[in-house]
Amino acid sequence: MPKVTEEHRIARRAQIVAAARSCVLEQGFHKTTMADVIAASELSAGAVYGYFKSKEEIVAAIAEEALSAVDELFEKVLVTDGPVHPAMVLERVLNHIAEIADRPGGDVTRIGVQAWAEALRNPVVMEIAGGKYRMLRTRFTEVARRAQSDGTIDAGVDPEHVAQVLFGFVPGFILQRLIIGDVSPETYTAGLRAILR
Amino acid sequence: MPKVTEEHRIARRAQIVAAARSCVLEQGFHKTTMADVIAASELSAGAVYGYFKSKEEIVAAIAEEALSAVDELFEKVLVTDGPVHPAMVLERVLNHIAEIADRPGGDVTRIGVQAWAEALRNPVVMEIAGGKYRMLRTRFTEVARRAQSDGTIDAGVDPEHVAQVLFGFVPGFILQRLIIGDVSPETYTAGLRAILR
Amino acid sequence: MPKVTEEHRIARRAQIVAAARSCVLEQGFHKTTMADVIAASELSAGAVYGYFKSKEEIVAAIAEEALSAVDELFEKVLVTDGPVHPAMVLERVLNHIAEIADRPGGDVTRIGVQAWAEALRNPVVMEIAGGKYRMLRTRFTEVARRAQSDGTIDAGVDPEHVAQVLFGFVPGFILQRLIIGDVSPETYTAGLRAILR
Amino acid sequence: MPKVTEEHRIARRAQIVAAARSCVLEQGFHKTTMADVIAASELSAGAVYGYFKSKEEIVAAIAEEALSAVDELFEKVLVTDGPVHPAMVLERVLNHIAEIADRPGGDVTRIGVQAWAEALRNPVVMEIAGGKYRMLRTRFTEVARRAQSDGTIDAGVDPEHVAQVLFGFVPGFILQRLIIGDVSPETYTAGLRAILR
DNA sequence: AATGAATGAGACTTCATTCAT
DNA sequence: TATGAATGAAGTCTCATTCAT
Repeated sequence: MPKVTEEHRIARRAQIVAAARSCVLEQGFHKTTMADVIAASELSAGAVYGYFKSKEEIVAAIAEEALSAVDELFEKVLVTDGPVHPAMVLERVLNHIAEIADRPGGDVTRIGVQAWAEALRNPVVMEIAGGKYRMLRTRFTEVARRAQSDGTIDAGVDPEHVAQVLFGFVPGFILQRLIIGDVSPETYTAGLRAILR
Repeated sequence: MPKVTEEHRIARRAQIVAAARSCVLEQGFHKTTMADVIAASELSAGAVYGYFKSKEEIVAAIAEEALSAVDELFEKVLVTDGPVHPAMVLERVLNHIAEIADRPGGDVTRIGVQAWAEALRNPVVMEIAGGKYRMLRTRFTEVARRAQSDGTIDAGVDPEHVAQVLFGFVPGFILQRLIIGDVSPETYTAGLRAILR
Repeated sequence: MPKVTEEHRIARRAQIVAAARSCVLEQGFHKTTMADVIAASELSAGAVYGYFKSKEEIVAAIAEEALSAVDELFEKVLVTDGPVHPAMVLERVLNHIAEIADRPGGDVTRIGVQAWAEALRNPVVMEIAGGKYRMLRTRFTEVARRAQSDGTIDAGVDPEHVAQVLFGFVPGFILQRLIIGDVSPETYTAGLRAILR
Repeated sequence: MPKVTEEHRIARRAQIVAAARSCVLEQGFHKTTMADVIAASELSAGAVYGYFKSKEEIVAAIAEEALSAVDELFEKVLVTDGPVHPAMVLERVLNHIAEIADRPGGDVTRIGVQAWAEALRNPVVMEIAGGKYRMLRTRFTEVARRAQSDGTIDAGVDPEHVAQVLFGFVPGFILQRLIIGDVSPETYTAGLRAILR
């Protein structure tokens, strides 16, 4: 079946990444074997290696995909112009995270946590994670600036530092949700309202 | 001489865990081989297996050790009686994290992040992480209650929910420090002061 | 149009063999993959398999081509009638070998050495090599007979045995040229003149 | 079974090389698989890899062993002081080659031919082959000098060039013996006597 | 108790060949 | 006839663990 369209190639890659993702969700990056991925993808070993040069490349693709979930925060959540109260932004962010975590295909935040660990020993993944997170934090810097300009928060603080804290709520929420299990956007938002200005 | 022998056992275990920790810091849990650990520990394979039944047991020991770093937060940081402002508590917490991360023997927060990922697929590590973090969060609940009782924060919110948010600053700080690399207790504290009540 | 088609087939086979030869020159028969040959030939896998049933067939074709280089020795070098001094024959032979080794398309003697090794485990190649070399040696037997009949060499020795030695100069020259690298028709001929009757 | 003597290690390496050699004799370097070697050695995969880092290292060891067969020519055949007629030296050399080829353990000359081919694409083997053959040829240079000094051969020729020709008899003999199959030290020596001065 | 050579299942990857289009 | 994606057996090598000494 030669002369395959570009869409076909993209679909096959997606099929392999989806298979690998489901393995990684259960077993993590390192306990997932290529045999697992090959079986889950319902392709042959050779076919999989026709689309990815190595397991490492598949790992990077999964990590990138999972870390790219934050891109939606850009596009859908942090775009509003005009004055925005940080508490409202965070509420939307947490709701969005909870929503994508429940999407079919598996909880992408679990892959995200794997990617954090992988980044510490895999420069390719570190690059991806660093890039994505720096971009997301830039958006929070913007939020901080607006909140400073409309007087919601102290204008004398470097908005970068404010963004660090705002961004920091995201892993805090994700991790507790996965490891302690009792947080929800509602409980977290309640706590935030008690604490934030 | 059972006492001496028991001390000997403990010393040997510590020696093996220290060796394994240094491997895991560089390579992560899964890329670290028993041969690496054996070489770093300067013991024989047989000796190592005399103290640990399996690699999994060593992994659990390292994870426990790293996650137990939060115990110090209990003992040294969150013990003050009387009214305590959450911002001050968090400042002390972040300073403490930065301090233990710089101790000789390697950045324990890196092991912590590995342990988060490992917990997602290893019930033993999940148990350890869940236990440690639930205990730490209980302390934050106490802080929240005190802050509510002295009027610093809204008394109408469940202190558990406040504790979720307070606890959440910890992974937020750790992760940014390792992946983005530009946070410090000072910058984070500045951001906190701008945002917290 | 069967004539054209047949020419086409021959041209395509030559194209494939040329591509394969260039791969084998660099990597040897076994490290050369069909993918290498297919890429070098600028044809598709299916096309290559339309002209050769298997890699083994291509290997045999390359070996035959390389071993057939000795055919030229027949046609051009060992044809002279009348008395011929063995030293002169050998000089012409060595010059011819050095000349064909420098032809564009790659040193055919390198393929020859590969073919020697391949012959030891591949009956098809052994058959080709044995056939070619037996035929060449027959020509040397003829040279020996003539040299005996004109008194240049001892007539009491089996000319077959003389031919063994004369033929033996060829691999001796080829191998030293490739592995030690300092022989040339001139140096070798000088040595021959010192030694031969 | 720890704390093994150095002799034990040497014996194990020899056991593996012997196993590999017998595989290579039948199948050549490249068709021989590590599974073949492991089975023939009656060791486990891990044990074999404890003694050799890779298949390539085993190939090099076998090639070195086979090419080292020429060392015996040094020690036993080419050592005689005083005047030596080249024809007599060659006779001894050919007899020696025929003798070692018939030793139990397999015809070492077959491995030698494999090594020639391997040398053309494997720098490690090329190094070994080049080194051994240069050393052997040096000995033939010595023979040539002596033959020149006692007037057996023309003193006006560079003894290096004479040595090229003398050395060249060796691969000529080996190759015909393996590929045509009808040469023996006796027939070859007869041919030599007819031809040499 | 300690040693470290040995085990062997299983990991990742390659590659000659086929066949639907 | 040509294409080239797909196949899957088979290759090399690793590594957690054991056990004779």
